[in-house]
Amino acid sequence: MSLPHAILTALLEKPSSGLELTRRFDRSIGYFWSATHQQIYRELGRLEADGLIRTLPAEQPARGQKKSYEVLPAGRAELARWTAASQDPKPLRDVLLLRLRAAAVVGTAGLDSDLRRHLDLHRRQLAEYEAIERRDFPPDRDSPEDRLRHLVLRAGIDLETFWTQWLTHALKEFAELSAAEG
Amino acid sequence: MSLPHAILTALLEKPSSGLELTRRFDRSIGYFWSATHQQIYRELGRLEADGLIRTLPAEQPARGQKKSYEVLPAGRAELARWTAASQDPKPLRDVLLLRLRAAAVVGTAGLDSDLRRHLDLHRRQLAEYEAIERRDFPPDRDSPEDRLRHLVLRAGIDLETFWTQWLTHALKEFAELSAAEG
DNA sequence: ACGTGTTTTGCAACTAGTTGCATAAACTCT
DNA sequence: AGAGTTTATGCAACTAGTTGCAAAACACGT
Repeated sequence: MSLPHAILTALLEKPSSGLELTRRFDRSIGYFWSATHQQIYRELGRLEADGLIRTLPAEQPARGQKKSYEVLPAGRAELARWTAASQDPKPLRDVLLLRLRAAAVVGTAGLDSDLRRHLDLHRRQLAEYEAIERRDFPPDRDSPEDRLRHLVLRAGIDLETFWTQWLTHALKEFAELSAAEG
Repeated sequence: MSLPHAILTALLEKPSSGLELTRRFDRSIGYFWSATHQQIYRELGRLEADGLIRTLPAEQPARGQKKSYEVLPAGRAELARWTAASQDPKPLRDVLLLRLRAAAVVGTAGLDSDLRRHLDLHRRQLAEYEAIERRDFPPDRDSPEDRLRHLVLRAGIDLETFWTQWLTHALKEFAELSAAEG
């Protein structure tokens, strides 16, 4: 149950319409909590029904017509409560690792091209994060908010770094294994 | 759609009953693809209906009575197909990072005790993985299967290492932030 | 004013995972 | 033999995320 809180966070940073939120979920917030526009609209409806957000008064609501939302005090309170509440980390769930484990049983045929593709994707993502870091977090800016956001970005950078290194290592192992077979 | 393939892998490693599978999902396989016993039983039923596995002939099936499964050739073929098929990596989805981002807006009050708790959990998991590595992967053993399985375990170790380091860093930031406030 | 494409919103159906509970057999203790 | 516990299997309802599709408004050229 995190999507509503992701939306509340995004709306507190800046009141937005569904489409604007969707765009922002494709960049910043979506880097660690992705959501489709369908999810977002559905959730906006629920949040409004629950009295946590409201449409900005300026516009009349109609289908196909831009409608912006802002967070109500109850929404901010709920987000603060959720943020502070203890939550267990979710166990890792990764298809690629599963495929490797399966490959130990049924063979590695055809796997390494996809490994290479993943390596490429992770390298791109890493480059994107690093560009954001250079752009948004120059050494001088360090308000508390900036430091927290930088910390989150840092996690993204380190995770992508891990994947690129691990995939590089995996590909090397693959090369050695197939060389050994002949 | 990875649970059936996780089960096929586990059953190829060793034919098992639902409960035995559940136990193994709590250890090895479950470290990167967790599943409850309910999920497993449901999926075993589907796999059998699809002709990918069958109950070992020895035992007659009855509720509350042990029933072991083995993989049929069609199941092995399906697993090989799935392993080789290209799949996109899933975008990261992490509640803790989201909470940190929210904290940048609503404040960090109450968060750091949970950060400490997570750090502890990740340290334990790391220690567990390292113990498995010492036990199951001594330097001499390196059949192709062992090397692949070791690679997977290595990913687990490196990920847990990342989290412990990142959380340690995050806690330091928190300390500095609250010191700055007074 | 009219068709065509784009923006913005949204519903409905589907898939996968989670939670709660049930039922039967087997074992254990008296 | 009977009561209570553990083992093993499983159904049903719920929750969250995904996929497919479409309607209403708007924008633009003709």
